[in-house]
Amino acid sequence: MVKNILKAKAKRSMKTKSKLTGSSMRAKQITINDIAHLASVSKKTVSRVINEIPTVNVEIRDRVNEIIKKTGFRPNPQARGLAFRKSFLIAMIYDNPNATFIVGMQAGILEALRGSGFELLVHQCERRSPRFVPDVREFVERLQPHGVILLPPISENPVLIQMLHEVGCPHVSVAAARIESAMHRVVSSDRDACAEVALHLTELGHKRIAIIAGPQGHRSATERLRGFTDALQNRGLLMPPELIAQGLYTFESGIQAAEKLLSVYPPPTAIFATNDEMAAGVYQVAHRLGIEIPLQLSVIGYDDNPIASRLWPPLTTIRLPIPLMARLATTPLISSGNAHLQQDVALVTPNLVVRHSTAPPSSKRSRNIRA
Amino acid sequence: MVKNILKAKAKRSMKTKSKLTGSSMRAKQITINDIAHLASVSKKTVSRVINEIPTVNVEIRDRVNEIIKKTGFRPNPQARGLAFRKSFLIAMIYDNPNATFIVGMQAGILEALRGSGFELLVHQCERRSPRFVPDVREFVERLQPHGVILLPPISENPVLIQMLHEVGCPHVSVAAARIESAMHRVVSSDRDACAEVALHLTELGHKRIAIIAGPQGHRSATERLRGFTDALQNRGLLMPPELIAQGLYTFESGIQAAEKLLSVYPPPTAIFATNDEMAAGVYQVAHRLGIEIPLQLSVIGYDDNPIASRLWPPLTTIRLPIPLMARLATTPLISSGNAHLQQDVALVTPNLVVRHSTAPPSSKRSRNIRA
DNA sequence: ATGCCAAAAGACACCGGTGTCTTTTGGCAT
DNA sequence: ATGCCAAAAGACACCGGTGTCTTTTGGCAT
Repeated sequence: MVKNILKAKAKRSMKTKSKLTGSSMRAKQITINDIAHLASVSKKTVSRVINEIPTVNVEIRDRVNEIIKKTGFRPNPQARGLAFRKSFLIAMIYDNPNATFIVGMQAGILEALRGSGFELLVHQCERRSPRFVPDVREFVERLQPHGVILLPPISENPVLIQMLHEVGCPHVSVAAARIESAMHRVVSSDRDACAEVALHLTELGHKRIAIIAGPQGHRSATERLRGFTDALQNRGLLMPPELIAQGLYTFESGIQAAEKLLSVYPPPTAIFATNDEMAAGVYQVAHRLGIEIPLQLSVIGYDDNPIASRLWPPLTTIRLPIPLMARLATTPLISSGNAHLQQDVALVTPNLVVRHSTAPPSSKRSRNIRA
Repeated sequence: MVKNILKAKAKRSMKTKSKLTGSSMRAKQITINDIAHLASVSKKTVSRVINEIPTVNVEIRDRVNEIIKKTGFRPNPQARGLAFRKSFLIAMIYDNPNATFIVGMQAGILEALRGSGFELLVHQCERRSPRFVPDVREFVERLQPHGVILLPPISENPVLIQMLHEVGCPHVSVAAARIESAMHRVVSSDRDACAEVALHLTELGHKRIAIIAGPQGHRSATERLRGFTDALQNRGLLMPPELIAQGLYTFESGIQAAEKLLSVYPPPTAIFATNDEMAAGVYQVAHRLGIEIPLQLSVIGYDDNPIASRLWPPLTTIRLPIPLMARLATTPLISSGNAHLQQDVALVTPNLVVRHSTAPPSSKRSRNIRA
């Protein structure tokens, strides 16, 4: 009798197949009821086996497990989600041009999710669009993910975070600063990292140091600028305003900023570009002007984008511990119980990666630069 | 009476909230039954309104829609999926170090998915792992996505594709060649693009041209090598074996290949690196050896990775129409009806982007290189 | 043999939607 | 007034799981 059920199912499946394009048709799904019939137990007992509830007779457990394995049964995720009132979905929401960062975070989140039963949904948005927050809201309400991870810079947006609170969606902000309103945060101490940059340059003997800051409104931009200038000040170096250029974290803005900075007199002997894209812009301008890095100009970037090590000379930069950040961002969202409801902050330290774009300032450089 | 139901619900919601951490608790979900009560119609009628079934009285339709809007009701995706026997999930599966390509495809797929009701799941895998295919199988069986998009090089794996057929999962292969076994394919004519590269170099007057090929087993590698050598042959140029180097699409392998190629005598006047990472390796070696690009050596890459335009001089390369490829990959999976069951092939043409890394060969270069 | 009780298993309702079949509604010809 | 019929709406089962409460099982003390 049990066998007949399976046969009937197989037949139906065949019929469906032949009606359509054959091999490409999805086979009839095996359900918990089929397993229950085959094992001659109730579906509830199968459910217990699936969820590893201990109050199941070992013999029955083994029998059910064997049938599950033999039939290749997988619980339907929709049904499971519906019954559990839980979506088993984590979403990563971003609006960020830095592909390396996105893919790195994505890989790390997937790694942290492995075996947890959760899956990763991605959602790209446009923070400059007037429909930015409503669009994300629509996404969150429609998908009802179990939690969302916000990448910078949208992770800093108070309106977005407020909306997530309103719709009751757990979230974690990955940012360069403690975003107070966010439920959970992973914060990288960009400020400390930039102090390290200042230290490195002053120890090499640089006195006239320029910085290309990030776009206004980005917390990472203010943190990096602040960390750098404060550290210089602690060492008795004041940053003259003409050596502070405004950038947009883009290659082109790096070029413009570099052109501006290298035309002041006396020119800086070192430039700290607050991301690698802008540092690449500095390289470009230096090449055009015939300025040799690091002999005539030291350059430091931020991110350890692949570009950094491809440039010539390889760029000294700051590396974010992306896999760690990804793990820290994921954990509070999938931790069991109500632990995930407690606010938490995880701090993470970026590291200086010294390559070949920095050297002591050379006395001959002011001559050469005029050429 | 209708109002009482709502009030009761609100009360229950409040109670739940106060028991837990308050604001961070997810609010009680509004369901189709609530809407039905409020509108004094059956849930089936609400269902009809949601799904825009035309056989609904306009007055009722408007009334229901207004209540939906006012309450902010969203159909539960799990319930919807369960009832429709459809997951509304598309998965992008990849194992690829090229972050730009991944994020680009991802953005394009998300764009194509916008408004369709489908969402994007991402899954990274390791094609070298012995558990590669079983792992993907587990993923596909567990999530039961409506379709999957395979990025190269796993898009070429016949065992993987066979498995997807077995479990009945619709899929599209994005690759540099027509993968016969795949259900749908988006193929870029890398061969033609590389012929264009050959044309460009020969027209500049190069006769001694080297190539750094991609890793064995990658279809893109064989296609690019073939397209290039065939085109040279058509112009009467035979590629001597010592000018064909084996690379792995990595920066380091580009360095090694360049070292080898630049040590043969007479050295090549141009190197076609079959991706930008390897081209960056060529730049690195050229810098170390004091070889000037493009005066003494022309270099061409492939991908139009951001690196290409950041290098100095900016690298001439091939650009894949990634947004188009993403759209073409997405459409067959979400098209309605059984249209998506018909195999299809979409062809796409990459373009040569000429920048500043190529120039006519210079007679003085063989002198300089010996230095 | 009987009663008691904890462990194991099952019955049944439910999660929140859709499909299918039936019933209601109301305009029109007779 | 009555019958007919298409359009509109509803009843009910179902998708495939889990939660809760009840029933069954079987070992042990009496």
